This record gives sequence, C-alpha cells and structure tokens, in this order.
Amino acid sequence: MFEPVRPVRAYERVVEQIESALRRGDLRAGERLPSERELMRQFQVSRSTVREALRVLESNGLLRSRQGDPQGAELLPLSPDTLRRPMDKLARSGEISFEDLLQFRILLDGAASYLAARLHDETQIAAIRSALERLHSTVGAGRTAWSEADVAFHDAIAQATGNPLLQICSAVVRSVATGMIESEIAEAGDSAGLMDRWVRQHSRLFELIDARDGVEAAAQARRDLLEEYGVHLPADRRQLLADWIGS
Amino acid sequence: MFEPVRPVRAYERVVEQIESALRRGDLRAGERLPSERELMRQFQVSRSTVREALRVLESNGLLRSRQGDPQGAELLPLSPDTLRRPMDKLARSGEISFEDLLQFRILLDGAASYLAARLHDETQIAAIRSALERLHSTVGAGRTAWSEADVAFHDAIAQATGNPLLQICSAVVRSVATGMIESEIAEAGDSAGLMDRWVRQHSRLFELIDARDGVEAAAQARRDLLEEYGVHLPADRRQLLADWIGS
DNA sequence: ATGCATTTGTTCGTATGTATC
DNA sequence: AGATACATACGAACAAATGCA
Repeated sequence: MFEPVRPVRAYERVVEQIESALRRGDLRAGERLPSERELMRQFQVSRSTVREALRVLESNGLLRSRQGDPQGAELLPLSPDTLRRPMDKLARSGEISFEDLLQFRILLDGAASYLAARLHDETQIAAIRSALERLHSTVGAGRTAWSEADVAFHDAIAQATGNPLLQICSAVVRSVATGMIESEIAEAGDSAGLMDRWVRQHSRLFELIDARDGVEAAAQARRDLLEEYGVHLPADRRQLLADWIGS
Repeated sequence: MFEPVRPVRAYERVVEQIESALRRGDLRAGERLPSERELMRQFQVSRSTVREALRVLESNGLLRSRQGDPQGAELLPLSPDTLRRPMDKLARSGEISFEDLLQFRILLDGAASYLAARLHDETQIAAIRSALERLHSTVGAGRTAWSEADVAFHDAIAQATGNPLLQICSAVVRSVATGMIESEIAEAGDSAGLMDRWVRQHSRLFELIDARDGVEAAAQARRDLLEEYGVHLPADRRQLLADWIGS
C-alpha cells in the first residue's frame, strides 16, 4: 500500500529538473545553461550542490562545461553515443572473456552484414566502398592507419543497418576485442600477408552486400571473423563457434 | 607529432583511480570505500573534489553512499542497470525506436536460444524448466507476477549460453522494450488469452532447447517475438523483420 | 532507550587559473 | 593589455543521519 521512501539529495533534484527541462524541450541541444552562480540562485542551493549536479550531468553526456567560459555549460545533443561509455565499461569489466566477445561480435557483425545488404541506400553503399578503398591503400602503411581504416569499414556497414543499437554495440565490442589481442598482433611478423587476406575477405563481403545477398553476406562475415580471430581460442571452443555459424 | 591535450580535472583523476582499482580487482563489490575524509588524505584533494568523484561514480551505478554511514560508501556489483538507465532515456527521447529495439532483441534472443540449446547442462535446463513452470502457474495471477516470471524464463535461457555479455544485453533490451509498450499492454483487455499463447510458445521453445535443436530453437524464438510484438510496428517494417528471420 | 563519536549532506568564503570582450 | 565574469579547487563550518556503547 505504501511505497518505500529514499532520501532525495539536493543535487538529485537539480539533476532531475535539468533533465526534465531537456526532455520537455524547454532546453535544447546547443543552448547554454546559466552560470553556476546563477543556477545557485535559481535552485536556491549552494555552489557545491550545483557543481555535483553538473558533474553528474556531464558524466552522463548531457552537457559539457569549460573553465572560464562566460557563456555557461553547453547542452549536448542526446545521441546513442551516450551508450558507448557504459557499454565499454561492461565489456572491459574482466568478467567477459575473449571468447564471449568474439561470439558476440560474430553475432553482431553477421546480423549487421545481413541487414546492410538488405537495407543499404546509395549513400551508404558509397561510404562502404570508399572505406574499402581506403583500406586497400593503407596496406603496409603502418598498423594504426590500417587499423583505423578497418574500423571505418565496419562502422560504415553498421551504419547502413540504420539501427543505432547495433552500431554502438558492434563498435564497442570490436574495439574491446581488438584491444585484447593487440599486443599479439603487433608481434605477428608477417602482417602484410595478414592485411592482404583481410582486404580480400572484406572485398568479397562488400560485393555480397552490394548485391543485396544478405544471407551470404552474413555467412561471409562470420566465417572471416572466426578464421581471423579463432586462432586465439582453444580448439574445442573454436569448433563450437564453427558449428554455430555453419548452421 | 604531438597530441592535443585536454584539461583534466581533479575529480576525474579520482574517478579514474577508483575505477581502475575496481577493474583490477583491488576493490571488489561488497567492500567499502574509506570515508570521504580519509579519501581526501589519500588523494590529496579537498572534500568537494572527493565528493564530485563519488557522485559521478554513484550515478554510474558503481557505488552507493548513505548519509552518516560510518563504514563508507559501498561498492556495488556491476549490474545491467548501468546500461539500462541510459538506454531507457534514449528510447524515451525517441533516439532509439521501438523497431530498433525489437530488431536487436530478435537478434539476441535468437542467438541465445541457439546457444542455450547447444550448450546447456543439467542445472541450467532445470532452471529453465522451473522458470517455465512458474510461468504456467502465474497465468491469471496478475500482470506484475507474470511479467517477473517471463523475465526469469528468458534470463534462465540467457544464463545457459554461458556468455555474460549476451545475458546482460539481452536483459537490458528486453526490459527497455517491454517498458516502452507497457502502457499499451495494460490496456489490452484479453490478457488471459495472450498469456496462454505466450506460455504455449515458451513451452515449445523449451522443448527445442531441451532437445538441443539449436536451429529450430532460434527460429522459434524469433518467430514468437515478431508475432507478439510485431503488431506495434507498421506493416512494411514488420515485413522486413519477417524476411530477415525467415532467411 | 539515551547519548556519543563519526560520517555524510550542505553551505559559505576565499584564492587561483582561464576564457571572452 | 586590461577588465570582467567564469570555473576550479580548497578548507572550515554546521546539520542530519548512522552505529555503537
């Protein structure tokens, strides 16, 4: 009959009011918040309380404040990118193994390839194509440049699905997974051969997406991932994933 | 050659240190942080700075602090809530559509059903079975009880995949998606018939998982989701998802 | 049940570095 | 270059809550 009550702290009410003003549209992205001193007058709280509220809002990606800025804190657009940080923390939390990540990535990239093949429009396929060409041109141009181009290629595919959730999760899982094996890769001597194989596989994937063959695109993406990263797994776990994607 | 620098605020460095101690395992869930005064001694910063750091960590779900608690702030286990809160906000603001969520959920639950079918052990299949039985018994026992039993059923399946990332993402997406249509469902009159159909579908899914038929289990899970929730989508979007899972 | 020491919640005043005009 | 308003950070103080003797 009665609800449990939780002590509500002053800074929380400040956060609430600003958040709801943002939701209602009273405040919009790009606009500026009043200065901290003005906020303490309006909310009738101390400076510290205002600052705690601003810190929380800032860490949640809703605004950005700079020292000395006479215009006050800037309200940021609410974007799916706010999911990136918590997702990243989750994936790096240590309870997630490399196998978990690889499994999840195979799942996501397979689906992304399918959806991209089925749904892409001219702009999106052009973006994928140009990312692929950049990937081509960076073979042998150093690890970081090549790695960036690879990220851009997969991002372009994820973009073409039109699903922001898929896009974010895919990007996070990819970055965490590659980060986990980065050290090994750096030591792998014959990186030119590796890159060459990667580019061939990606070209094939692009053709399938371009041809709108979703089923084959998904299969190709999954096979490539397992082939490239499966070597980091024990044999039995690799076999399990192979069975999975073969079905 | 040089990297751009960003002013790093004192509280951020405090947050970083506590977060990394948590990642490394130097601090674990359930343990207590030193008091604020002790923290200001260790970090050599003022109390305000310590407090801003604690507020940020608290809003990210990593700890909880109560006024007057002599034991200090309590470190919390990482929970799906850290993802659910921001995703919930995005869904409510319209940045993520219901279709995005449904698509993602079909993706996750399909894969979870496949993996659960292939990988489950005795304990896990028993957990799924008992969750199903509880679901049976709660038909007509009120919405909240039934809803909880449904969550438990899907969680048990996700658990059986052995992939914590899949488990958490699945739980989050499920919770946000059902939250979005909760209001509509509450108004749907004939809930007994709905529940009955749900239970039949879930029973079939359980049988397929129990029989280790991963391919059919995945197909069943996807079909059921689309059938139940597809009504909330426009016809053309529903057709797209139908094509997808039919492939 | 009462009081006490400790801790967090909140406020205020001050000094300092910074951005903008 | 100087003035102004701003955010950053510190430290002291008081109120309220907690746990324990």
